[in-house]
Amino acid sequence: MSIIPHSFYLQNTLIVARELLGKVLFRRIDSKIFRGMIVETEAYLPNDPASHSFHGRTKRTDAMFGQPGTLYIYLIYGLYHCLNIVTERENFGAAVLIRALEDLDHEHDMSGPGKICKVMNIGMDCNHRHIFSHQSDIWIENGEKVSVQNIVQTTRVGITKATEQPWRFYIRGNKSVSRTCINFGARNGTRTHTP
DNA sequence: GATAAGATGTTA
DNA sequence: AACATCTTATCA
Repeated sequence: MSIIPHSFYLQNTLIVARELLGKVLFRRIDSKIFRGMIVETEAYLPNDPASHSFHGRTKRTDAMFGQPGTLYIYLIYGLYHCLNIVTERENFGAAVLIRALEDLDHEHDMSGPGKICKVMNIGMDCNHRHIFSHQSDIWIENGEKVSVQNIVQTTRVGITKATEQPWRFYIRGNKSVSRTCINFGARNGTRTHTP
């Protein structure tokens, strides 16, 4: 496997969100290495009321305006952390939220953004760090190519502001896609009930 | 299986 | 007061 180059994250945010599916997030903690295949993502853009960057660069969202490949970490509901990767050009204010991983070692449940950060011990100390260096203790490598017919594109999760956009991507049928997806759209892309 | 409530800290 | 969530409890 090879590490994803810096230039990958310079692309359009929706392209990055879609193409991150199937790639593998690595995290080293002491001598232990976690490996999780990305199975669900969401895109956040600067002119989107649901995006943290909507109100401009603040102390909280500073990392979201960093160079592409920067990590943006935030605390959600006072309890969990969420991991984002900055996209497009520096100072733009876009990012991809990593929503779910399939643990390639089958030891942990990372079927949700809060669960990923809990299992992989990703906290505010990772904010502003970069995802494109192999020397780091967090990086992404190429994984399996996901064919177009196995990618579902639909609305995001937990958004209460604005008109919601179909900016969530996940791998059809994957068992590690977050539970919220099951409740509002099903893992296979067909609704199980009306919300 | 589904649905509701509660936990918790920062600032949307 | 709201929030890019998760776990537990209580139905069925």
